[in-house]
Amino acid sequence: MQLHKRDVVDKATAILDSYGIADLTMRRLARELDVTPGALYWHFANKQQLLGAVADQVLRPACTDVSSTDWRQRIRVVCARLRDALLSHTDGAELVSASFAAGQSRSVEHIVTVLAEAAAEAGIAAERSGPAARTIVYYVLGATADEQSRMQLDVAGALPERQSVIEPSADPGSGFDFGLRLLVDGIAVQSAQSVS
Amino acid sequence: MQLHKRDVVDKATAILDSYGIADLTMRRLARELDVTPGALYWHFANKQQLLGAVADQVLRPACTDVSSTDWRQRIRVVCARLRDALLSHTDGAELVSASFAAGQSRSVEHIVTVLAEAAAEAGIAAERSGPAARTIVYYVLGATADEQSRMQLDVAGALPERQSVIEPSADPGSGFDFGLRLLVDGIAVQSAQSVS
DNA sequence: ACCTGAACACCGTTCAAGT
DNA sequence: ACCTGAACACCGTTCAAGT
Repeated sequence: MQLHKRDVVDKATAILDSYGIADLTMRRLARELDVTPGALYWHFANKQQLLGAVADQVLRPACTDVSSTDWRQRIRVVCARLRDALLSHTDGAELVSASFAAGQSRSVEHIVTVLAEAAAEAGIAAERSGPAARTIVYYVLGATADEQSRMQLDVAGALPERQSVIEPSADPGSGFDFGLRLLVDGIAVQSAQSVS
Repeated sequence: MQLHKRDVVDKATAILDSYGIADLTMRRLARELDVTPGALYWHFANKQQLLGAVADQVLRPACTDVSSTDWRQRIRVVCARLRDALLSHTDGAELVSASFAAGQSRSVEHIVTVLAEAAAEAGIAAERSGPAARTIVYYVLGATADEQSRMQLDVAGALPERQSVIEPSADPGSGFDFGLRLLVDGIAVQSAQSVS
């Protein structure tokens, strides 16, 4: 039967989840789809574009409409969803960061737009809402990539003995929320200044 | 004559500056040093460790002592220096991001420490000063990597025609300062709350 | 239109053996 | 101690040729 883009992206996501981004190669993907590597290049211009499609698949659950009247809450919900989506796949944060940097993920761009609208509604000047939105995304991607790589080293048993009883070693989710609060508060301050 | 770590790191930096991170391979580095690839593995455990050493070299100018009594100013100076150091080398931000993620750069860790001290002095609770510092670093690395990749696409002539006269297309430095201001203001708000 | 075969030009890493 | 030679097990991408 014919090879479709969806099959390719699905299989790529499966390899990602089971073996991580280092094993997500064009050759391996082709092998598991029982085609020749060259076949993939009929459907995708290059590896970056294919990874972009995988990133968009990963981010699908983070792209559902957010209906909250409060801009602070809207930022928090979108970022929590984004983080959840990234943590749901092995090396998810790394994959999406790379695709975002390469400009190959339409979904991240969508999320940036949503955040920019929230920033605008908060009172950030129009020409600053984009930078504010990107600042948030840099943070979420950086923090989540860091958290995820530590998690994965941890289950691999490569991290120094954590005293799991004595020192509960700070729930990473609360560290994430704190960093995000910094940004939300900063946006509130900037808006207050441009109003006055 | 003998091969020393310094020679290796210097040549690696030269390749980085001239051809970018994609061409900074162990084999090419060895070739330009007139040695066999295997020779590099006598001096470095693996490629990640070597890249970490290059990252530390890149960050040297950003690690000089900052003597400013004001914590806001100290954060601004350190981040400006960090950004300058990254922009001074082709793909500098990408290199340092990767080394930071892999935990292979002592210099970034040092910068995180300096930022954490500034946050503590601002009045952030001790257990939050680390997360606050890392939030800043995620931002600087993300924003600078983005800026740098756009710059490099630009000189390569791959970007859509910028109307260089009509729309001066927002000085990237000011976008950077704005994002940083968000974080500094957020830190000020958090400290004010923990005092009250 | 869609895919194979086969090649091109590479990678990082290891390790016995040499000096 | 420091490095070579040679191998192992791979990469991404292209493209004439087949169906």
